[in-house]
Amino acid sequence: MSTQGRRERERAKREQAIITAARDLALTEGWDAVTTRRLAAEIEYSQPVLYSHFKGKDAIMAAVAVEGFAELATALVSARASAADPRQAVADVAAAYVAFAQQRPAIYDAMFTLAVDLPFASQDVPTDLARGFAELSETVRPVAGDDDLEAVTETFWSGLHGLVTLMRSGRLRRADHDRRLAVLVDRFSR
Amino acid sequence: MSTQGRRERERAKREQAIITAARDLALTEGWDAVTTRRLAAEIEYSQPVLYSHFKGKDAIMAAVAVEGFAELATALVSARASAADPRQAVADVAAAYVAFAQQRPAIYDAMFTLAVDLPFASQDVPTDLARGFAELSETVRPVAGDDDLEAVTETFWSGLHGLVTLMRSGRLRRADHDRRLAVLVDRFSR
DNA sequence: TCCAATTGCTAGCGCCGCTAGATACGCGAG
DNA sequence: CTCGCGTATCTAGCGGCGCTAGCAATTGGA
Repeated sequence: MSTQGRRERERAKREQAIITAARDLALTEGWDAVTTRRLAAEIEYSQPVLYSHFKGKDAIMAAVAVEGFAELATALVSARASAADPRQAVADVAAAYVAFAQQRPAIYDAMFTLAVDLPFASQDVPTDLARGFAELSETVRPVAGDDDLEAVTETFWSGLHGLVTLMRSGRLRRADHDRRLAVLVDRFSR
Repeated sequence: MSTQGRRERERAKREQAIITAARDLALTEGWDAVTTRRLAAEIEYSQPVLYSHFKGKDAIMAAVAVEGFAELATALVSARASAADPRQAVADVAAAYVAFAQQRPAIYDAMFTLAVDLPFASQDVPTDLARGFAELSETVRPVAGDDDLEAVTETFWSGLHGLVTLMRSGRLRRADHDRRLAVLVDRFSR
């Protein structure tokens, strides 16, 4: 049945269209603007079609988040690869992390703030998330000292996450961002 | 006119009742359960009454957050006051901060994650928020070294905030929390 | 050619935050 | 003491949300 194959391909294409539409809409107008009606209009299908692809709106957001994990991991890999030395790697990877969060705030939110029910213990989410975490881990390893590597990595990550979220919600003045980032990098790489 | 005074007192009382109802409901059932209809039922008034006290639901959440700032500041002050030495103070204040966030997650969210439009530049919010920040600052001062005190404080704060939020959204395993907190404290107090 | 299953649609449910317009109440003047 | 007015509060409803039941059209196999 070649027709069935075509059907499945078209279906997959439509599913990607939903994710892309959600992503674009979130990036340009924020997640509040991403409603099922609006998404349906965007892909030129009726609202219930969305529910034949995803369990609900949360699942759509989760799909956007999954794409985000892949992007972030790639950005971190490339940042570490081009760093001159271990200490510089920490600084570069931190900068890449923050840059990602600032350039795609809506996607960062979907990844780490909203969509709590992400399948963290199944399928492909762990793949890219773990890739990103592993990259962070390898970056931190040379400067971790005697401390447990995983704990240091997670704590460093938390520092980055805190800087990003507090700044974006207006709790930290944007102007001093570089100085704070420098402090964090310094405290974790000496 | 004594009657007018009584009226105003009753009005203030009702306003406090709204805030308390919102706070309690958020703590026990989460912010999703805090709807204007539910709040109105709780205080035994009709829905529009809420809007004669607050501009909207966000403003009610902001009021809850303001109370939270006061509580948090008090907790931090008491933690630092009872610490034996500067290094211990850092650990104790950090523990108090995290404990507050874990014991009142909904309020912590209102303070630092939701309700972005808090009047950070007016009235009494800065008072208690600044009190908390100042306490954090004084705690960090003895161990800040040559770095800019404000930057170090903000970065340390970000670390705490990141630990709290990532753990609460399931991104960090709860089991290793103490170890991560120890790493953070250590990196900021040596 | 006809049937059955799949696919997508229209319509609507119960909820949300918020508001317009009507009503009941209480104070001050005559 | 009564009356009129301003205020306080209510009922009812608007538009929009996520989601779903149930119908219509299309399609592939017997």
